Amino acid sequence: MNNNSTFKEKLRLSGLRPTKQRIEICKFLFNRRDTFHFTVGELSKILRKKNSEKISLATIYNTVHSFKKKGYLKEISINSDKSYFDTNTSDHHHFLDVNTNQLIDLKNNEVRKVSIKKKIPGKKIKSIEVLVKIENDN
Amino acid sequence: MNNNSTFKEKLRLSGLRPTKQRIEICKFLFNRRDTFHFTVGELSKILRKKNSEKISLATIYNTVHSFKKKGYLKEISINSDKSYFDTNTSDHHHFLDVNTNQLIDLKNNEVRKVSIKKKIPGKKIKSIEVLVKIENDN
DNA sequence: ACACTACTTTAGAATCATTATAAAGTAAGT
DNA sequence: ACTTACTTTATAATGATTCTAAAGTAGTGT
Repeated sequence: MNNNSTFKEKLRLSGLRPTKQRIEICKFLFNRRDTFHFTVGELSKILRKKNSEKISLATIYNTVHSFKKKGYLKEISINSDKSYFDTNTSDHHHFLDVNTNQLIDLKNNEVRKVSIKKKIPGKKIKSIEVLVKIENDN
Repeated sequence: MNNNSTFKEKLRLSGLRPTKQRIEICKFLFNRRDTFHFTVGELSKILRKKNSEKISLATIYNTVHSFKKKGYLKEISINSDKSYFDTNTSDHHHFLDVNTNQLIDLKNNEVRKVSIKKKIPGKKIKSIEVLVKIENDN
């Protein structure tokens, strides 16, 4: 995803109507080179400052969930009262700095391939997520 | 931890007064061979059925947090609106069955050692948690 | 046993993220 | 333009967790 008309097209192709709210959110989330980690609350605050017209919190929740369902966002499993999302939907892992609560991407080649030796009958592996908690090195 | 007097002693040694609520909770959580995964809400319901005298929800929250702080329980990082705890405090990982929402322990020798190639200056690794999501194998 | 203090338990209120509701707005097709 | 289905929105509802502050209890010293 890159510019307004591309966003419109992408949204339409995904079966999502290209509303101005969705396009605003796309522009903010996907016009960037680096990955971006956020909670819905944070995203809402940032967009409120950035934009003249306010997008309601409910819409941001709806949109983030739609985007996740369509595969444009990934939800990150850390233990928290809030849900974290990631604009990097590729197969990758995370550092979580427990002192600052900051998330940092770990590229796939920075973690040696995790191999699982156990099998559960009738089940297949859907994803493997590695969370590396780091702390100040005193 | 094994029986009542051992629990009392352990609690005292940890700097926690051996109240009857804490001993009840110890008995339920730690008198078992297999690991047990639970949320505070679930634990509360089970104890309410099991025991004659009710333990208040606030106490169960307090106790679970104390036990976690003392290292008798581990909190599991899955993305959920609830917090999951594990009686297995050893270094190990988890399967999460996304169809049933069930957690299954993965022994350490069932996952090939995860090696992290990236370093963050001034930070050290505190823990490495692997969550393997599994689903029905249709 | 008694008294004192610090730690615990408790019910209920408060908080906070998230989801539901239902009314008003808007995109897309006819 | 008209209609329909999808969206947005403010607000209410929900549900897990934490807070509060009053009553209870363990541990210590007398």
